[in-house]
Amino acid sequence: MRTEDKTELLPREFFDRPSTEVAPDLLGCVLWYRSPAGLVAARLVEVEAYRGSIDPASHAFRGQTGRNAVMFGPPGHVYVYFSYGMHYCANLVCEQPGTGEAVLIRAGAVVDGAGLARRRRYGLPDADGDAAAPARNNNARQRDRDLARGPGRLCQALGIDRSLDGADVCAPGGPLGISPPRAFDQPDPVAAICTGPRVGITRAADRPWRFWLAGDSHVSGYKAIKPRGSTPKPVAGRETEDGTMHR
DNA sequence: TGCTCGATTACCT
DNA sequence: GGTAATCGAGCAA
Repeated sequence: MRTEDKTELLPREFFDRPSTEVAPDLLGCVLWYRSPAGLVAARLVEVEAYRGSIDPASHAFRGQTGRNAVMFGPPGHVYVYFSYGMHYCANLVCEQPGTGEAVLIRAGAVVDGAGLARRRRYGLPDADGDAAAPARNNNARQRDRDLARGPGRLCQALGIDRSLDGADVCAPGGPLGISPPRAFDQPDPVAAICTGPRVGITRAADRPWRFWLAGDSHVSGYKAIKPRGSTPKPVAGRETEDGTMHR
């Protein structure tokens, strides 16, 4: 029996809420993608809510375009965009069509298909343990922690790219899905959810719409945005000393 | 049409 | 801790 056949999916109603409500509820859930190469699944440990037309940091803030059209569609679909010329980032669309709300998947812990994920991320042979290459395994523990630590890394580990833009995670039998923690025998995350400012944005950077599992080593580190170019502006309150995690 | 910058990451010092 | 890589979206002219 294939994994998605036996795996319970989150219902579409789950996503038919404001992204700030959906985001913390996604922690501990398992996002999985079965590509032709195989299945990789990751337990979500860090997410960010983007509130569409009322959120200056959201891609949807300026209205619908060709790139972000999926964000304005029905909930339960995936919006995938290309970032910094080299990374893909995945969002789950929330709320009613037209609102542009979404939750960015920032980090996860690979719970299934780790061999394939390692191959995608590091080009390593598909062998758990890989005893024939001790030199490569010196940092194996950190490497496994970093498999899906960060939005670009998570997409790379799962094999998610723009071809999946618009995919429905609520459709039974589809290649992409998201399941409640119990479907993958994952621990209940309810007791330890933290919130703080979102990562790497310049607008609305103060809104505490980032959610993560406290103490989880797979959470990506917080980085305040840095000015680009050769003429950095004088620093004036860009940093956040707000108790977010520093690892 | 051309320019700027970004919901990032890996690598170098 | 600093920065290069890399390219598409969005904006200005």
